[in-house]
Amino acid sequence: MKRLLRDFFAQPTLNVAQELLGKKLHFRDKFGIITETEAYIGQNDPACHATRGMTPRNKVMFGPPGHAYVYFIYGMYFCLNFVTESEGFPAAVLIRGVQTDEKHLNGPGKLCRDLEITKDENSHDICQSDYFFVTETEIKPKFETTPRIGIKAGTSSLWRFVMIT
DNA sequence: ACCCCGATCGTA
DNA sequence: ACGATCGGGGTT
Repeated sequence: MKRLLRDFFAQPTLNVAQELLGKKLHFRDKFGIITETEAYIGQNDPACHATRGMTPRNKVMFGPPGHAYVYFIYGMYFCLNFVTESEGFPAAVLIRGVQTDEKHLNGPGKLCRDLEITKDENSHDICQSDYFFVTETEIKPKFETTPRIGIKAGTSSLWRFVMIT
């Protein structure tokens, strides 16, 4: 199993978001195929947590690529992102869907709940970890793009990537 | 210290 | 389509 290295995540965020589709996410003893992603890109993106500059919560987005950005939302869910681009440029890809052997975890909160990913993993380096990483597969997915889900500061950019089965 | 709202989910 | 849910980030 070939793992995704730092240079994969150092690409432009839209490339990373697209290319993560069909890759295999591993967390401890669990794993699944990534089926849905969204891009959040820099300070000019009004929906990006970092649009108003660095805060204690979003500082991981400003750090080096290939780290997990996990945040708490709606008083009860976690969301998993992977930091992209180069250090100092705040951007990340939100993981919105994962297909496990048993079920399709469609939704960022659901997949974190099921895989038991919590804020403890925030800032974790997924390029230097023995229990949290992403690997290549043989899958060459077809996909479609849509506007991002659930954001108020609505851009019409097609920054959501969904694998077509 | 505190207020307010969210990159959601499940049910209708 | 909508209400439940509530911690904590961001600002005072």
